Amino acid sequence: MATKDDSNRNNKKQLKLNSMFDAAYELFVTKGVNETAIDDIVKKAGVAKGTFYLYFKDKYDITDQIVLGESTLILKEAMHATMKEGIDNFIDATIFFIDHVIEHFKNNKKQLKLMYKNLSWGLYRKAIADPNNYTEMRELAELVFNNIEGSGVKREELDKTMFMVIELTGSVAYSSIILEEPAPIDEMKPILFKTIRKMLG
Amino acid sequence: MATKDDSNRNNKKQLKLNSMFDAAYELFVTKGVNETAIDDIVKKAGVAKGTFYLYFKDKYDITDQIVLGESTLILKEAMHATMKEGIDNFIDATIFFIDHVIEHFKNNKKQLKLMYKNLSWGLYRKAIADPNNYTEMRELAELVFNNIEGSGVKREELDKTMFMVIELTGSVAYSSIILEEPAPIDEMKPILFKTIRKMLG
Amino acid sequence: MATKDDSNRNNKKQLKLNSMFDAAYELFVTKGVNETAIDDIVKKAGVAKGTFYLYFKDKYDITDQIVLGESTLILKEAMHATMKEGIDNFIDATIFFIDHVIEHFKNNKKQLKLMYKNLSWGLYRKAIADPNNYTEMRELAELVFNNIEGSGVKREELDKTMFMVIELTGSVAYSSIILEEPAPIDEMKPILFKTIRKMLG
Amino acid sequence: MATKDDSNRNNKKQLKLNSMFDAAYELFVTKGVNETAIDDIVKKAGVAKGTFYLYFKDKYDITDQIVLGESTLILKEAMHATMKEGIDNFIDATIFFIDHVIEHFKNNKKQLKLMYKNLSWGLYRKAIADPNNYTEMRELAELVFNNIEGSGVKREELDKTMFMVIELTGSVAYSSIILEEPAPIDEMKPILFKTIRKMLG
DNA sequence: GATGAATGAGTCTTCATTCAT
DNA sequence: GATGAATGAAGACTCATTCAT
Repeated sequence: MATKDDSNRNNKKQLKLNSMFDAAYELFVTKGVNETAIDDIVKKAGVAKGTFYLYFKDKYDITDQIVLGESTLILKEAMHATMKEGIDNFIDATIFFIDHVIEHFKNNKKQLKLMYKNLSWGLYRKAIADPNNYTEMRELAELVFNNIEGSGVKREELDKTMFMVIELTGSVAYSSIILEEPAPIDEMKPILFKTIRKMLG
Repeated sequence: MATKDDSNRNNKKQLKLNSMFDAAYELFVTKGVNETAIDDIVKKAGVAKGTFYLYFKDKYDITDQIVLGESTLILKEAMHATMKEGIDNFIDATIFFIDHVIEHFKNNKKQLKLMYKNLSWGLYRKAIADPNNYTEMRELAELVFNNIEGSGVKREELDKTMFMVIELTGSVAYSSIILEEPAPIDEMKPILFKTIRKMLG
Repeated sequence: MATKDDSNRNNKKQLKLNSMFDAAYELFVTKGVNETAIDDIVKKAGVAKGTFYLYFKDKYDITDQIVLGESTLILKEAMHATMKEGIDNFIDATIFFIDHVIEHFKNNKKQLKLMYKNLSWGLYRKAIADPNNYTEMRELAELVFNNIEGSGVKREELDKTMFMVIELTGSVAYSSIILEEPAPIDEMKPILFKTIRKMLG
Repeated sequence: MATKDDSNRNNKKQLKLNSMFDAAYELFVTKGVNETAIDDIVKKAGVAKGTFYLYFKDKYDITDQIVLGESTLILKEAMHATMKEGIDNFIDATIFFIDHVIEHFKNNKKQLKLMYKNLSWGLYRKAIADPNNYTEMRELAELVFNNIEGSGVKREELDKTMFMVIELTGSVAYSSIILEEPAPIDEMKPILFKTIRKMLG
């Protein structure tokens, strides 16, 4: 049985962990990952340096965890919104989903920067490999996008096409939101969506 | 009038410069930019450390120059090849051009890595701003791609669409050549090209 | 009277202690003392870090205890073997004894390394100071080597000479077994024994 | 041609180097190698930390150089003294030589500690491998000890026996000078020398 | 007795940049 | 212009030890 002592201790533990996550996130987003020293993180979090190494292998460990966690949140949120919308067409649902994510990043430019520079497919592959994790996400994805019929793309090409859709969206979102290049995101969106429709149509 | 001494001096200067460029390129490509110290560069180039700072502001200065120079070379080459092909249809020409670049990087994976991580639109913007520079490139581009009629995209949307084509190509090339994700480049190419045709059609 | 609870507790205590000894010995022998952190020991032993400090002052405390314990075992064993041999000549007995120890270390190179680097006369002095301890060993030594007549060395010089014999044996064994320097132990042995005979003769 | 500038610079370089050697030696001898941080060395030497790494790979690099350098000095000195003595008998010369070294260490206990803990045959092997180095030493050794006839040891066993003599001397010197164990060096010497005579006789 | 989270001083190492020559 | 010795701030990481529970 878990005693009151144990739970107290675990609470404290979680508190420390959270304060490190928060501090790191804040710093990564404002100064960038490379410009953030572990010293900065622990000072901001109010813990000792050793504590950091108690929980993380190095800076890239905490970076990965943060990026993965945040991106999961964003994706889940977008899926929930898409589901709630009750769109029964695959392409429309995809566009709605993408729009939702883009809108999120329009309001979180710094976060976008962090995600874009530090999120890799490899990271996702590793995360998904753990079956305990990500069951909810997989279930969600199935619910939202299972209606494959809506796409004109052949089944065997759909995965690769979806990969391209995602990569394209990422590139365009990053470039237009962060650099306003070649145009601000709101000018890019219609063309992006038109393109995506063509890709999936 | 330039004296013989002057030209000797200039030759020597150019020699030093070149040896630094060569050394840096070699190191960047093998070890990566971040893992290369300026010390490594000057040692390999056979010049003194101070000499580096005579010619470059810092490591990112020389990185930019190298990346820009190499990418210009690659693009020019691809344009020449496309021109020589004498394709009179815009989409076909674009596809041929892209294929040429992809093939180049298939044989130069390490270079692709370097370019992808260090080439930014900002860099190009700065470079193109100098009118002396890049006249040849602009002329080439005009010769190769001036036949806009071939595209079904509206004139006012063409720039943005081309931007997307380039971004998509970059993403897919990098991912499939370097990481073989989601599939090796040769499996991705047909779908990529089909997609580009849709985008421009 | 010792209750059953007491003995249970003592058993548990002894178990923890043993697992720490075993873990430390294993690690010292494979990685070396300096390269072994207390963290390694407790993890391997399956006890908490605090527990270590309940039983040992620091790493050198457990090192000393291990080294002393192991060396005592080895010496006792060699004495028993020598006794069993029933050699009635002091020099022959000594040589037999030394040979036994050398053979042991030939088969336990890593242990030899640990012992040689961490066994000091000071350690022995401290241990022997406790009269409770080492009575068995003293008795054994007397039984085995009491027949002093066999040596040509003057009584008052014998202790010092024996000290030299031991030091020489240690040096030579370590060097020739671990480093094969200046020659492998089997080449060194005849000369070592001839030398020892000269020293004691 | 070396300019005045060059030599000035080299002088300064040598000055820094020497101050590091001196500082390190002083600290190693007083606090021990393990207890000396590189920080201590550079602070004492009055140079920047980077300067240390300009000249040495790590602490063990400078340790090796110091130990090797000092030991070479001591040996050369002892050889010169032995030569000057004009002893024509191998054993007598050896004893004289060893006595000289022991006397040196009697007056430099801390140095003995440093040497004993950090001098290894491996170190010597590496140093002697460089032919430029150590020619003087080899020549000296030949001059001093070439008269092999004085020894009763068979030629093929002499090397190994000399190795033992050296190891024994080292062990006894260290133990009796530093720990006065089993007796002070002056009590040990006659017996040590008698033993060495037996070994070589 | 036992635990293990937390500590933070200590240590090594790198490297961009300067500047006297 | 060229050199390269010197710098020292900056950063990563370790680990013996403590102590509240």
